[in-house]
Amino acid sequence: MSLKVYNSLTRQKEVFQSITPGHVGLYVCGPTVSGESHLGHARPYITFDVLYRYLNYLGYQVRYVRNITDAGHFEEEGRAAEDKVSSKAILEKLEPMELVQKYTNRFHWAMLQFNNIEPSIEPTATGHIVEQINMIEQIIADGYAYVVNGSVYFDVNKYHKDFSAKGQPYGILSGRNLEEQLDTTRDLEGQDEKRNKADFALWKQAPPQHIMRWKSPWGEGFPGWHIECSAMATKYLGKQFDIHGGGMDLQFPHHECEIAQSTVCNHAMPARYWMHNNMITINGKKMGKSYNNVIKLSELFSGNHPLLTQPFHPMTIRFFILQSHYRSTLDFSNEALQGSERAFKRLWEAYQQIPQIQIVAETATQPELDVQCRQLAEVMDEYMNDDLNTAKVLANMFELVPVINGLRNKQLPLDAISAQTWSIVTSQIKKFIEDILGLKWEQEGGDKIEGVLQLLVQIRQSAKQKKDFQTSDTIRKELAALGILLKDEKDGTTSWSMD
RNA sequence: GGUCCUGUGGCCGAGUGGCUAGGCAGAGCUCUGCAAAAGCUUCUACAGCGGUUCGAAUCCGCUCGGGACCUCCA
Repeated sequence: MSLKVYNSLTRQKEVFQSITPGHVGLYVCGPTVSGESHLGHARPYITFDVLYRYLNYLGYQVRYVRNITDAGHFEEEGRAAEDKVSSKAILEKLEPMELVQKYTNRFHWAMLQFNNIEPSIEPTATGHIVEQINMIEQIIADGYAYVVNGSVYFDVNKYHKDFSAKGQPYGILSGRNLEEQLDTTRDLEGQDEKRNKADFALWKQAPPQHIMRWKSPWGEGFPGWHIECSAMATKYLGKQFDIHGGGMDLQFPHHECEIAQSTVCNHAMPARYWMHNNMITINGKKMGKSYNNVIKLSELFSGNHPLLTQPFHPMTIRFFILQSHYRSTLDFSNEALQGSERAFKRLWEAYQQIPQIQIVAETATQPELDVQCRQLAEVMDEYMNDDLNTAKVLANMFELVPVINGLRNKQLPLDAISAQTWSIVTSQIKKFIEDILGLKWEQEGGDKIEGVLQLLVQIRQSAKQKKDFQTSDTIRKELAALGILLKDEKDGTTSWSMD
């Protein structure tokens, strides 16, 4: 069975076939680094990280490009707009690159916390002004853009007319009808410069107070909203590449505009597969800046938010996200996250037990269980192939958890399943947990703490032997207060886990 | 108003025309010096009303509810 992905362009699941055998070009819309990332931002980057990991696992060599949008209408919270034009000293003024650097750093830090693999190329919009200008010039030369007062607009009507005939009308991705669009588009600033309401800016003339500006053939200004992705995707992945990903809210207008621009320049639909993740919601409503309901990642990690009763580990959030399908909305709540925290802990602790379990039986004494385990493990690949159904993969893992724990705690005989099955089960679990789903759990402390704990466990052990339960219970209780749980195992040993 | 998605048990969530999803929470039991953990068992479902079908939570229609996009947005 081969990988199938849901293609937003065709609105159906399709078998994935790369343009160049063995290679995949993947472009994912990255963050706008004018502010701190929130929980909603975590979803696409985790989703496409899993896609990237899975494609790698399938043997593809993937070039994963994820941009940083660092050009635009930036302001820092709390800083007045007058900053930009005032005669303040340079160090007192808002320096756009400083702002952008700050949030880029934070974004990278968050990605690291989530155990997301870095993209192959992470191009910035400001680093590709030249490419964007070139692209705009080409669009103008081809007659699909016009210049007004130092700004350049894309002529959507002309594009729509010409390319509908070629099977690529404007609206092909989002299923929109341009004719209907015209009346429903809201009034925006600078609307009167456009020939048509549906037209969009490729280049905007910078008003005097605009702090980010570059010289261009049309005067000083800054690139439009959509051109950076077209320019950078073309530069690093070619005129047509395999997969373009991003949040569903980018489908229109962002990706639609990208398609139009790139198609004019490159004479090809830029990406063959368009994949969109759904939104994270709070109380059923999309989490978003304009809804005023965001929970920043830093707040999630620290627990410092009115809706949170505790901090949440990045891996809890990753697990939470992977427990649902990426194309469904995912409703956030403190309670749901607590559930994920406990679930992930149980999964991880079972996973940690695997090396302690030695199975040598050639034949299983419980053949039904044996077959069941094998199937649960083997079918995980099929679930991933079915449009990345991480929820089902995890469900199967949880069906295997009682088997692992049962073997470890002697509630199941060690020969219940065969060594061969055990090997399949354990290698599948390891492969999926670590390599594909990218889950991990690092215990803090290091060697020294480990040594101290071992000593305490030994002292407690001998106290227990002398039936000095007061001492043994005190040790356990005090450690528990520090967030370290001691567990007396069936075989007489004591294990511990930290929160 | 236009386009589209969605409504699953206390909560979060998969899912397919016929077979227990799974997790968290709850209940009982086993193990245990106690505890924790673990194991076993167990309770709450498919918004409503029609229709298609031998059979539908799963397909169709209607009603009601929720949401997304149409504007920066992951």
